[in-house]
Amino acid sequence: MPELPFTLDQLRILKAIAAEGSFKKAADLLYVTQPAVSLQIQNLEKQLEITIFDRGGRKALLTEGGRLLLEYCERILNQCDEACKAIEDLNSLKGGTLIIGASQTTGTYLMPRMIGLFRQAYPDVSVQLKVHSTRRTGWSVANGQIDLAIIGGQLPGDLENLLQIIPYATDELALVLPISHPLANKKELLKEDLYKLNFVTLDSQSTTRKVVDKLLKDSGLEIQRLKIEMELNSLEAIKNAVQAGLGASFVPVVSIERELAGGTIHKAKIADLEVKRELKLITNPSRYTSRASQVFKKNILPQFASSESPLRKI
Amino acid sequence: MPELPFTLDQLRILKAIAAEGSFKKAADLLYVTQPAVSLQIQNLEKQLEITIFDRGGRKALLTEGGRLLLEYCERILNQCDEACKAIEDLNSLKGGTLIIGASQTTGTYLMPRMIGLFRQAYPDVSVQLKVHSTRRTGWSVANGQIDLAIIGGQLPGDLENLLQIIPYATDELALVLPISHPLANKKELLKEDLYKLNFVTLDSQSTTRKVVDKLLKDSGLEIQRLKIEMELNSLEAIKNAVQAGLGASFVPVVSIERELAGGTIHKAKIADLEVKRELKLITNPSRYTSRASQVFKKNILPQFASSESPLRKI
DNA sequence: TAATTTAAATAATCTATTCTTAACAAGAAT
DNA sequence: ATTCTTGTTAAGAATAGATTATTTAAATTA
Repeated sequence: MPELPFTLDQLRILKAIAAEGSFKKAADLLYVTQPAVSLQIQNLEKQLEITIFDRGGRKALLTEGGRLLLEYCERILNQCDEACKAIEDLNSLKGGTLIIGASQTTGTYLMPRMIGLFRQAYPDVSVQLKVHSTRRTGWSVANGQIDLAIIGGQLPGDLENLLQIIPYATDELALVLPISHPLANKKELLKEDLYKLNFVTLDSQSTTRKVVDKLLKDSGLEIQRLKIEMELNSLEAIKNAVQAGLGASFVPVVSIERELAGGTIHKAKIADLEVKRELKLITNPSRYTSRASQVFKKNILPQFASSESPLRKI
Repeated sequence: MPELPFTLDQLRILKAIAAEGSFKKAADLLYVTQPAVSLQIQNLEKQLEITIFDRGGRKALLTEGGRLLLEYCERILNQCDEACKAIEDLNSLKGGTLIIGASQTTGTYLMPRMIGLFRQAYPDVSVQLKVHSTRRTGWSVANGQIDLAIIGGQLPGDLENLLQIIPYATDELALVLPISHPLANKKELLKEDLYKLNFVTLDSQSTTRKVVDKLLKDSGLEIQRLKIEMELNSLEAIKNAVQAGLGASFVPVVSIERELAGGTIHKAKIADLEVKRELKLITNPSRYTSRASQVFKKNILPQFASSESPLRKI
């Protein structure tokens, strides 16, 4: 190894002697014997080819070269201390960044609450929320751009082997109707009733839309017979459309808590149909897991997990 | 020794891996084996309780903590490099300061030329000239505020033992007369003639004045019989007074080179009297001698030293 | 999928630093 | 003078760090 002309220990000794004005006192300060101090300074002087201290006199005094070196020495040691503190802060979550991925729905209705909880506990960790498609989120977790993510859709096959996928919660997709709708009075609907409705849906690229279509088809419905009034690209827009009486829709229950409480929208029950999907937590097991990520997974996520999730069973 | 959490070598390794993206390449770069690199990074990670690199993948990638540490690492190593460069500059006289002491006369007439010569050779060394009394100059050399000095007077006894005193040059104190003065025509004067003159002298605290008085007294003259027209506090003022015909004076020959060349002042020869003093180089042998000081003593001073000075006999 | 290649981790040994103790030298204080 | 303090020197001991050789794991290739 091409040698450095000094070590941090030598700098520490230099600083101590300069501060104390004595080799002996510096040695006591650093809990070493005095010859050790002498030797290190001698090595330093040999390496740098300068005299650092004027011994002899009552006090060990710095020479010009010594003063010059001391200046750098203090700067270097300060930087070292700062580095230590920064790392400690990171370890104790007094710093650092947590990057979370989510789908549109989870990102809009679930994550804000979770992140709020986390930031309350660790206000010094900055959190970034990245809302993308399931596929893109998956890739981001795979290559480390995202620490962890909650997704509702299906991952591409190759990613499924690469990532750790943990069932997290059940997201019920509720059929909502305008409160004025005739069918809103019925206690329970049947699948058949869906053919009588006009639907307002997310556009067909959306994960949620695809999931709903698949679930309906799997339950035996002929989805091409469902009448689609219009396709919108945000859940909020859909909720507004439904409330305005323009049609019905399947939307995640988490997204309509306020509307249900306020009675501005009707959630219908279908006797012979349950439309729900599994939300999954995905992480990358082959990558370093930051402390912030660990804590989020251990302390925050379980509070919102369904009782069947492994996250609750620890 | 209360341990530091890392060493400069570890930081250098960290930087190399980060730059190369590989433990192996970093090892090659630093001319060590790969296990040495692995071990050092493992120690570093253990000490700091963080993971620094994501191994496993094609490349060794920094974690968040690693990136944080790397930032400090680069700053620290840069400071180290700068320190080395500054020390090297000092050693090669591309920096640093030389502090020279001198009496009024030497400081005015001799030092400017010497310092000029020195600065020509080493333009990056800054030179300070401190003109003080012999006594004060002596003390400054003793306590290290001045690297070396040329003095013409007598040092206090205690300093004579403490300092190294090297005969340096002979400073002739010439009797100067106005060119219009009657005695200026005489080829040679005698001591007796001095009683016929009106003198313009330095005031009595001045070293040069004291030296002249002592030398005259030692040669058998009754100095209280010498007529003193006025006392001034600078040689330049005295020279002007002499040139203006106000009287005669003993002044260092070095101070009247220009006037003699221009024929504006007359230098008299006294057959039975030589007024001269020894200029001495003083240094502090118990103190660190800077490179600049060494070089000044070895290369510059001899050019102006008298042939008897030890400085010329090396 | 198996085989080959490459990189990093691990283990055992050895070397080189860098401590410590002890003896010594030089100044300062008493 | 002698006593105390402080720094240097020298020799032995402890430790850290490097090396070689081997193993493990991932990635490329056939």
